[in-house]
Amino acid sequence: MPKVTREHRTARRDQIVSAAQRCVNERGFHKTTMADVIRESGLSAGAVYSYFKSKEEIVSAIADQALSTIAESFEGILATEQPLTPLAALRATLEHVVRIAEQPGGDITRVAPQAWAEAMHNESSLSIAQDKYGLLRGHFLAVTRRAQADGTVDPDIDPEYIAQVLFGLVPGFVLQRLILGDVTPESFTTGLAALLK
Amino acid sequence: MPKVTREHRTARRDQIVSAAQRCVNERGFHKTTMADVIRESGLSAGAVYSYFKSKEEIVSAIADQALSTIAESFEGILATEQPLTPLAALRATLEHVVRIAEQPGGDITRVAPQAWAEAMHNESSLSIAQDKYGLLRGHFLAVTRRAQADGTVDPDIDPEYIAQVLFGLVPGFVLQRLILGDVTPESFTTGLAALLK
Amino acid sequence: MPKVTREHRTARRDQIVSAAQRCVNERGFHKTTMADVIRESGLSAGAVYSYFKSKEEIVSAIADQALSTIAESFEGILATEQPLTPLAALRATLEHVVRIAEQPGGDITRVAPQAWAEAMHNESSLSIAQDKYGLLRGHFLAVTRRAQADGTVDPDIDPEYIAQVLFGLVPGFVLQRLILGDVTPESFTTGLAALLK
Amino acid sequence: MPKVTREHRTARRDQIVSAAQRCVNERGFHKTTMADVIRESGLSAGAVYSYFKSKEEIVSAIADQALSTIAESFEGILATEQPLTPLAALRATLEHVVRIAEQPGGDITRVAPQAWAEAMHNESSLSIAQDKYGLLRGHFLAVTRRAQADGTVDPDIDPEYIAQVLFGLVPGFVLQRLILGDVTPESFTTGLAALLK
DNA sequence: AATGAATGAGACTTCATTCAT
DNA sequence: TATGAATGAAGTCTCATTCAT
Repeated sequence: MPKVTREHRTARRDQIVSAAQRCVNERGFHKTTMADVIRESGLSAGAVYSYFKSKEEIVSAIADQALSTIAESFEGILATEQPLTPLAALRATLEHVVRIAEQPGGDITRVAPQAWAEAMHNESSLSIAQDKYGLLRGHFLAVTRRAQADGTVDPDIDPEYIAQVLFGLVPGFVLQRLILGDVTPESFTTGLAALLK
Repeated sequence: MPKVTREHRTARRDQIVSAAQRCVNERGFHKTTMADVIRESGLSAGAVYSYFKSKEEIVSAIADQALSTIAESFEGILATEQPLTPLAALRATLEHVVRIAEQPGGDITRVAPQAWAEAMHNESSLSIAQDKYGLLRGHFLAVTRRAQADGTVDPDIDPEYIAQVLFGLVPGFVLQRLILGDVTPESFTTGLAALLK
Repeated sequence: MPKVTREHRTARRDQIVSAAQRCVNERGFHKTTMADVIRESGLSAGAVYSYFKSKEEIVSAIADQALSTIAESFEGILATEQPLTPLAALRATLEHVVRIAEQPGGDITRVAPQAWAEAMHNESSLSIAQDKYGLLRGHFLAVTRRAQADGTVDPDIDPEYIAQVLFGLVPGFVLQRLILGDVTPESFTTGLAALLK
Repeated sequence: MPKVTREHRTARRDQIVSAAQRCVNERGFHKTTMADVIRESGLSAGAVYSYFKSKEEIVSAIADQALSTIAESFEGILATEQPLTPLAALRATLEHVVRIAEQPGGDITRVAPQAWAEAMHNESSLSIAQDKYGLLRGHFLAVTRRAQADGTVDPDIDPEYIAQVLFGLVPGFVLQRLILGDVTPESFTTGLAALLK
């Protein structure tokens, strides 16, 4: 019986966050009004506010979800394709990015730049971003260490530095895809491989 | 007399954009109100509105300026340090980024994620971003072509792909620096060099 | 069985009014929300609404109870200490006021000014106030008449006028105690006695 | 030129406070909405909010004005009718109360109970009430001291106590007039005189 | 009878923009 | 031409009340 309530709450929260995400995808965080979210969610104002204390809390929840998606995907990647070269890990990640971007219902990756912007002036969004990106970079770090153990990568270099680069390529890819629109996991990893000589 | 007026207009516009940029750095695009900009610029509401038709125009001007800074720097880089390896070009760019970020008056690079976010839902910001980033990537493309001519880089790979990667590393660095705060041009290029074997 | 139900209803109503009174004491009539009352009463929203048709009805019940307290006390005063001089009646009343004000659970007299304010714009609260205060003033009138019969007070003056003054001193005392905080039954009656020469 | 602005500001503030007072007289503090005040003042929402930061600030301004009126009147009373017996001072005060209550535009004294209620749960209103009522009671204290010097009043009694009683009769009169509606300065002072033997 | 999630009207407040002076 | 007071649409959020379960 408490379980029903708990599940119900979670379902409702998801319903609201999804609705909000749809709005944000179309209009952006700040042009999305609570009226939009309320209408889109199919709930009443009061109901929405009983699940989230403020618009800001909804925004955080969206940012959280958006930033989580990529990091979470990594679990699958690491589990299924071990041992992974750094380049392969990056490629798998970018392919995952494209896969979720192309899901029906709108390109969710468009929310990412807004979450980044939010993090610049919103403590709670910054924390979320730090957590999620710390996690994701940690995954690249693990891959790097394994590669160093393998001898695939120079073991004398601080693996953190290498993880910084690998991780950094992800937003570099996402942003370029959203703004210039002409990058693919293929082109990107090919370019990187070429640089690697 | 027309010249004086022209210069005067330009000076005033700069005065307003600078004021607005200071506000945006502190509060973000959307929490910055016209009242903030008006106060910070030391002008009157009427005066500000005689130079910019709307808040959106000011936002675009800031985004323009913020996104220009890095691309513009490239002219100097290409001019003074030729011939440049791709890695050296990237390093020079990142060092330039850090230099402007550390200028007194606040880290201007904090505006970049906001400009990216804006581009997601604002045609004119998107155009600006496409132009500026097209330009910047073009510079990396030039560097790449030269390196391919040199034989430093595999000439069989589409240089666009390589430029995508080099360019992509810039926002990857900026964002990581702003959110996780632990990357330096040194660490980043060291990491990349290590990957390059 | 009907009696049990009746008692049960009364107990529940009291439970709600007490809870509401605690809230009102802390926050005032208008900042007290039904959610506060519901939480404080330990009942459900539906339960509360089955005992009171509206918030206004609860407010009236509190006002009623608050204004009744003093008037009711008079019964005891008149019964036990006859014959009473007007000054002694006033003193006994003020002492009663202080006694209930100092009861644990918060100073109930703080509700009085709110009931007065409510009476200014709420017919039903006005009626209650008129009833209760008519009653209280009536008690002072009775005391006055007895004093006039005794010869203690000038019998040629309309006793209503004297009752007006005696009664008027009660809110004058309560308000002064709540706002300026430095009156006591002792100081007040001493002052009045001095005026009486 | 600054003077014009200053006067203009004051005039606008008065315009708003007067409008708000008319609303509060009709509907009470809490049923008065900002929309009411805005409509009644003939200004726009933005204009009203440029003179007062919040509804609460307007409420305080009304309370301030309402509580000031009586205390201020005293200056005139003390100046014109010296030396005053305590009874005469009280009578002059009550007559002043009735005079302002009967001014066209609604009985302003109806605001007093609301200001008292507000003071129970609003620090700033409490301060105002303490100030204004401290002042008024101070006037009664001065009158008392003079009477004690004259020998009209027993000089051995703490004049503060007597001032408490004289002052207390004012809200006692106001409230009774508003709720029971049958007191006059005549009846009240006659009653008090009779008590005084 | 009891519950408490849901409702939705309406409250307060902000802020981009205009225009009389 | 410059000013800054004024505008008012629109935004966020609250809360008395209801009703399906």
